[in-house]
Amino acid sequence: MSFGTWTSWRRCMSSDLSELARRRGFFFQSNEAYGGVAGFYTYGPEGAALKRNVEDAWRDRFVTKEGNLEIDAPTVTPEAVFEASGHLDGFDDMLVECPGCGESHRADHVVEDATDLEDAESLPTDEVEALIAEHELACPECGESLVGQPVETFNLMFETSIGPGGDQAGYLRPETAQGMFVEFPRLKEYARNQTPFGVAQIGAGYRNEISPRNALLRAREFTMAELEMFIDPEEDEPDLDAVADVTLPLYPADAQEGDGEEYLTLTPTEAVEEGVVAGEWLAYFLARSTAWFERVGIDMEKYRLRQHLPGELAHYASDCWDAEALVDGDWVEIEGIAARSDYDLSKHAKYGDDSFTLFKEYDEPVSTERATVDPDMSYLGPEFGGAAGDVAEALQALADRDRSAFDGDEVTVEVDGETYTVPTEQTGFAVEEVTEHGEHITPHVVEPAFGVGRVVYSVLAHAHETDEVEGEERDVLRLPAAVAPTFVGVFPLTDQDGLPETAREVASTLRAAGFDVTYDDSGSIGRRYRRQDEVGTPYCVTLDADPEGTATIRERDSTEQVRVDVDDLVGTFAELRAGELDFEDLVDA
RNA sequence: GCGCCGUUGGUCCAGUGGUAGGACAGUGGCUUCCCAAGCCACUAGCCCGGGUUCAAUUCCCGGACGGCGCACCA
Repeated sequence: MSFGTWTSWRRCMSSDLSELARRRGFFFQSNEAYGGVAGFYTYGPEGAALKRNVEDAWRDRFVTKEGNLEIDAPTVTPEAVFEASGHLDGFDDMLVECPGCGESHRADHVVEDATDLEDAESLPTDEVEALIAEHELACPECGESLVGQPVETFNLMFETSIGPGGDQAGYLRPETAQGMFVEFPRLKEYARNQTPFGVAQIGAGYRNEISPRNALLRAREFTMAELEMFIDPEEDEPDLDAVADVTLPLYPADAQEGDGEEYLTLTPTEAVEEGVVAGEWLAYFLARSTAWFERVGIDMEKYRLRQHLPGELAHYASDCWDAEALVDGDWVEIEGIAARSDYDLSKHAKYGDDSFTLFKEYDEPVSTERATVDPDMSYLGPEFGGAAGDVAEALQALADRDRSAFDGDEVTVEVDGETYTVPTEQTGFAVEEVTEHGEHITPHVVEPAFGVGRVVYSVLAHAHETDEVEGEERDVLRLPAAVAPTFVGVFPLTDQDGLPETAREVASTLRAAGFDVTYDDSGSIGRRYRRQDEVGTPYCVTLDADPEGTATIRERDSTEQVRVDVDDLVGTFAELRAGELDFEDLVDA
């Protein structure tokens, strides 16, 4: 598929979506009465409802329908967790500012580009400063020398202190993922030690962004919806058949490094077979995500799956694809699907106290012979003195390596260049049978991680259109019924003939049936339709006096109307909401 | 963090060294009207701090916030 017409999309993207968002209560800058702080947004009534619907749709798809487990972990997290996860180092950027042109550069990148070093990021700042001086490095922009310029670090995590003493450092989590990794020892018990199992979490994450931009697209506090799928990479396979009908617009790394924009449109199975996507689980979630995005209102013409370039991968990822939406002319990451291998669990196993492995029982116990030694230390001690312990270790190593060395009367081992000879009978050599019933494995993790605010914003941007209806311009949000804040607006045509009372009754009947309903009797009927169009309400129903007992349903996108019995409203809307009935068919009937 | 530009009712804008005006939206009324109709009335605003000045929304400096570019961006 070609995406050659970005510029035309740029043109039709509304530049005043944030104006509509403010005016109609989707989202707006927080704390404006106090001047506001960049990067923080409040969802208004419409936005909070839309966001909740997106989250509910996510939960339905990635938790309920997948049979996964949802948890709710704290946002404040002790420092040790991020030492283990790598965020204390990995989220720490080193910047150096050019004294000539004022440009800021990643100091570690400047050093890496000019030297053989590949991991300057892990060095302390004074060493990076020293390297800049040693190699007399200059600004990549203007050529001015960077020698003597201070290298500043800042960590993108919000720091806080825990408790009255303030002596325990904590951080606001930069991702919800660590909560699921840290609690793995309990979660695996809950999952009865069986893979695959997924743990999901929807919640806020915090990043002290240098430069928050573009409304909800880069905020300092934002909601994430993350799923950690714990799998045994040797055995567990996803149900690719279930997503066989999804086609993936793939933009692999090698295509990005080439000239044009070459997209591959493949099914998940094809993507795996052709080696484009490295792994069935990645392909599975690419497909599940793509179908889900379409359901919540992402325009598939402005959607792609982009593979991370090798240098772009996060510290924990072995492969990663971003789901991207074209918004305001730019591609925005709305989800990252990362293969995190066993990185996180292994790190927590190393730094933490609990067990981050699973015991996998073999189908059949496996018996193996193992050579062991049990040296007679009452012989080795007097004979070899202080070297006796090392000799004993060397004997075990030799037994593992070459048990035939114990065939003769004497065994010879070398320790620190000295040769020691031990009578075989003093080594306690034996070959014994060991039965293994299973093994401890560290599950691998495949992580689909969604930025909820980015999804909400992209859905709004893709839904927003300016229409012309009978010569009048009309702002409309073509939100899918699945996420629209309000499902139906109920209006009396006039405020006479008892119509307001009837309409209020209809509204409360619909509410009782579980619909999100807005009642409105103010202004002209057209004005009320436009209000609902602007907040994306898919249906309106108008009560009039004639003929009695009927109402008119009006559909947002076509503005077509159809008359139904008042008594049928609940049933009709239920079918429309469930997708069992198309409005067009209702009109034709 | 740097550079450029900006900040005036809820929203979008005009304007001024003597504290402001429009449009749209909103509310009430008339109209009883199926796609932002009309009429009347009402509500509601100069981002913050400092400086210059008799007087600052206006000029100057700084800050905050926003937009764009650079840089950064699991």
